[in-house]
Amino acid sequence: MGERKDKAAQTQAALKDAARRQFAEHGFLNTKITDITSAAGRAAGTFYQHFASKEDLLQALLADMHGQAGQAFEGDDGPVHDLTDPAQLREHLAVAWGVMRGNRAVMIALFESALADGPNSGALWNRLTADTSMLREHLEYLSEQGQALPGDPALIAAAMGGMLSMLAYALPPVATGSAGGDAPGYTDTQILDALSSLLLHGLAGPGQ
Amino acid sequence: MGERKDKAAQTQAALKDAARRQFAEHGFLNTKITDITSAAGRAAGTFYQHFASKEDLLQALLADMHGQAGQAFEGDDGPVHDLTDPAQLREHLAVAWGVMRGNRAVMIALFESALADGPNSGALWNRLTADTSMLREHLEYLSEQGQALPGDPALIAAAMGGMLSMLAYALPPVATGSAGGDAPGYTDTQILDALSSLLLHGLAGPGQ
DNA sequence: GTCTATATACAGATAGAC
DNA sequence: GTCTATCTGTATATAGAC
Repeated sequence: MGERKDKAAQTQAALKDAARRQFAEHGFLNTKITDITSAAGRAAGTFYQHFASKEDLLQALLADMHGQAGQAFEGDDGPVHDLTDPAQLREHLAVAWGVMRGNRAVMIALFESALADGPNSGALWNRLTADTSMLREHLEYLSEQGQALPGDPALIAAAMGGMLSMLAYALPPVATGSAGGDAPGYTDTQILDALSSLLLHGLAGPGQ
Repeated sequence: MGERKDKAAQTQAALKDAARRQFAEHGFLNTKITDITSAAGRAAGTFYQHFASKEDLLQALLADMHGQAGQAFEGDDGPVHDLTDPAQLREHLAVAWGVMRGNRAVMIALFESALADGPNSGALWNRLTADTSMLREHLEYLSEQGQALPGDPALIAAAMGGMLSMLAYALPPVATGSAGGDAPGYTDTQILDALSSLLLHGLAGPGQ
């Protein structure tokens, strides 16, 4: 790899890192190109040597995340999971939650970008289904096995994904001190326990 | 009421109507002040005689919605609902869903506005809790009655509200033809059936 | 490849005439 | 009260030097 190319790769990585930090702090729409270049210690014009636009950069971050998420799901047996099994449901939720929370900045950025496409573009629905495709496959498998589900697998997957992602967006990442309001400090364990239980047996509980 | 004041009230109403239409079509952030005034058949400068800013106008729309939502909840017995009862859970979800879908433009606008405050402002969490306060009260009542819930009432209420609102945002209002993607055409009945069932008994179903 | 400087475009908000 | 015209600020993207 030549020196020039190496230098360029370094700059590109610096821009992506800086973008993740800025998105995490200010959000996608509020982040200006110059915020990214400044945080990366580069000049404004350099940005366009690496990305065609802010949206283009976001797609690059998404690709990086997919690579990482693929690893998190390694060892997954495919759609043969039984989500009506407490341990398997919780494990699946834990992995999804981990990916979402570990990439909160990118998730939120994708979400803001979808919103910016307009309420009727379908972009938000596409995001939701893309992020829950694995969930949907598991549910379809259950359905084929004769398990009675609460509704259409794609709808249930979207509903579960919506619950998960809305919480991931709304809950600040850590204890942000006293910044901006009274957001609570639930632990990941509390959240996963609650969601697992709710999605497994609902409000009425297991008995009947 | 004088003529001048009457004329002003008329203009103000026209601006709010136009804003709702524009927000429904293009979203809150994408809508420019001049989009609103044009759609209302008024001049740009007139806007600021009635509202200090776009955010100020949004608050006015929120107030209008609260008035309407109050009527929808009329006859509600307060927090003594038993959400583990199928009919009562479904009824509660139906009212909430109806308000959200009937005011989709304002709901989405509030959501976009909260997002614009930044990911760590807590604005999104405040929105979520404000929109689910009634749900939380019902759950707290259940908890006091000795009903075992899946988790902290505020967290469960937020989770349920997140599921509901994300679907309300993501699903286009009607059949938008072939605009922008493959968004599905679930009916309100399908959605309410699925969510009621999921939240009442979860994925495992009622038996055990 | 990266930099500085700038062209282009547009949104929010105001001033003053009618 | 409403209008037209404009000021101000700011973001994206490009041009040309190093």
